[in-house]
Amino acid sequence: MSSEPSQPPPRRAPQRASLAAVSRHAGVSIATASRVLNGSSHPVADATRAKVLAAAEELGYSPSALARALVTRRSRIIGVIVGDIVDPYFAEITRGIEDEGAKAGYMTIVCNADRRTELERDQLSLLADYQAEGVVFAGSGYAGDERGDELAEGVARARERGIKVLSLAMRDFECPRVLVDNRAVAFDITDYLISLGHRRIAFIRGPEGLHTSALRLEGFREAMARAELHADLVQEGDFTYDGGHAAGRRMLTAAELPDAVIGANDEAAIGALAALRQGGVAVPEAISVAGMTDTRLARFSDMTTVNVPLYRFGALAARRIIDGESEPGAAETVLPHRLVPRATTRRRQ
Amino acid sequence: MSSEPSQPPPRRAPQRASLAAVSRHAGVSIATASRVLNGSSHPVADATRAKVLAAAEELGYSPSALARALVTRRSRIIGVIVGDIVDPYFAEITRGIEDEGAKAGYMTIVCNADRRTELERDQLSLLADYQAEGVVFAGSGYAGDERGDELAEGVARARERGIKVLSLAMRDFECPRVLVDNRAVAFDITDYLISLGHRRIAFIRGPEGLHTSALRLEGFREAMARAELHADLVQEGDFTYDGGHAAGRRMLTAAELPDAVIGANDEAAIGALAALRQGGVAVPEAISVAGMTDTRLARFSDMTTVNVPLYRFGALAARRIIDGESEPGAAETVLPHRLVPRATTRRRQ
DNA sequence: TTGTAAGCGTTATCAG
DNA sequence: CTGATAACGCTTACAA
Repeated sequence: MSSEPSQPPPRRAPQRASLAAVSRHAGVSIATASRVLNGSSHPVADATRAKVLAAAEELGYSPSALARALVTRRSRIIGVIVGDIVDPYFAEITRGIEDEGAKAGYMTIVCNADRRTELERDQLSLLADYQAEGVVFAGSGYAGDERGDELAEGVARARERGIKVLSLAMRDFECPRVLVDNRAVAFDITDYLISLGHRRIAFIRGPEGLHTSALRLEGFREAMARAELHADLVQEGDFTYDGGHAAGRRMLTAAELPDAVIGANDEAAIGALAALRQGGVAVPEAISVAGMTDTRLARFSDMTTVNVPLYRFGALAARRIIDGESEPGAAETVLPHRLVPRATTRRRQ
Repeated sequence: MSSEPSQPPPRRAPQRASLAAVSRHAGVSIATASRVLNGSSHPVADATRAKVLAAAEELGYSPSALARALVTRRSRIIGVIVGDIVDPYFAEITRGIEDEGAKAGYMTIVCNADRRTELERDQLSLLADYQAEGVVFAGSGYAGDERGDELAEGVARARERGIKVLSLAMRDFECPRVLVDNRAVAFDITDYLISLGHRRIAFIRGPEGLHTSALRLEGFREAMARAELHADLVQEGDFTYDGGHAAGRRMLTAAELPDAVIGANDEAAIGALAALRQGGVAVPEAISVAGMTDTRLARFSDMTTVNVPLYRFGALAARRIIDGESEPGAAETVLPHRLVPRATTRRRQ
């Protein structure tokens, strides 16, 4: 033993056991090992099968998803591009995608685009590099977006490469969609408040340019118009708590409080709700407040809102990708929304 | 043109341009093309370089991350295993990981484990199959977990394969950690309430068995003991709004209300807060309420809490993985927490 | 400075 | 039923 080198060999990390290792260990060809280890329908003798299984077990073999994806051209990866994963709106959607994906052995890559179109484009091409089988755009697009063309181009290329692209809101590029009728969402909550006897209804809008903002504002206006009410109490907003809070404070300083306030999303509505209450205004006694989307925030605040099935958005999108549906089919799926009356609204005395 | 076949050829999708295609197009070898297209330091003539670049541009070439990962053994993938991405606790952490990762060109794969150890194990091996460079366990582990050994084994194997494993809370397997001193977190908020003159302080605990729950409960007890107060008002809880709400309701039916209530996390505290207010108890006038973690929920409720730097947890963990630090170094990083007094607590009259 | 060729770990085709 | 072997798209010694 004195002939052994004094330096232990710089042994590399044990690496993962490869298919080659398993086949060697089992005394069969690599092809045979592959056949038993990936539920191939190709016939294999029971005895051989057993040997391979035993070898795989012993070596702790687990196939390389990377290598497999490379050759099969199926990565089992779904990409989702969100504005901000911390926003419960996107988190709910993501959860839907992940759950549905996981059932089918898919991994979900989440990309934050910070609500910026150019980042969405970057994320999309990154996902394409990883050969994602599908990419879900969770957020809405902007009207007259300068970067819109670039994105549309990227989407077109991705699709050419066989990547399924879906969106969960209005988008300026061609692709199947899963969404709600946002105009109807806003119409319904507005109509509900009107039915409660409110006349002067304020609306805190979403970010400038966002399609969803525009649609919801339209829905509000339509409902008001139909009741022959003025839809002139429209406040700036940006879907954030702070934006809603600021809007609420502006209302406090106005000559006259509105009868009711609608936020273009829950977060803005909750911000306004907080501002009003902090300003000494009783909700719902003096003024009603309602939001849209029905995130957990709304529930926690016991706030009236409209339920939008975000989780189902995600789950459905994932399913479409996994099933590999033909692109043109079912271009647009409109899911039902639902009014959720809670404690921040009441009939006007 | 009548000689054209009536059936258009079933042309396959255009596929992505490969390096081979680029090299062919540029009239150079694959190796040369590779060298210019991945910032290799290997010298290449400027003229050649230009040709390759032009070809790549023209063909819209983008390297296959899969193929590259396979050969370099660097996937540029970070995995994060969370209990539930909808929980803002995990969402914040995930955002930190993603932002830091994206800066370095990394993708983040998010896995929901539904807070169950066996799922964590499954997710871990899936991530290993994708050759994730690192895996972050965002949540805490359970004391006396039956599946604990299995997980520990999986972690050990993953590490053998060169995967960096980190955790952001107490865990029963060996790995570097980034966390706060949860005992101190609970101690500090309790101490603060005591300093405000509260004596009968209730504590809504976290889920049974979770290390974080235990540590926070200990911190509460220590602070109470040090002030020679009874720490006997401990309510069941599970880190959820509903759990906190139920605890709040139980307090309402008790003979005497406590002076203050501490939730083992923000969500539970907010649930209790809601229950108390719904029960007609004025907060903070009649009773103080505080939480821990400082998620956005706490801010929206203007609730006193303790800030835990979740985003930094994620960012730091990601950085460690990207930098590929040697495993044993910096076994545990304890980040500072910070008391955040807000509107749900006040000095006892 | 450029090219050849050997992998990385699979799957899949085609003979035996 | 089993086994070579050619891809998949890329990096990287090693040669020239």
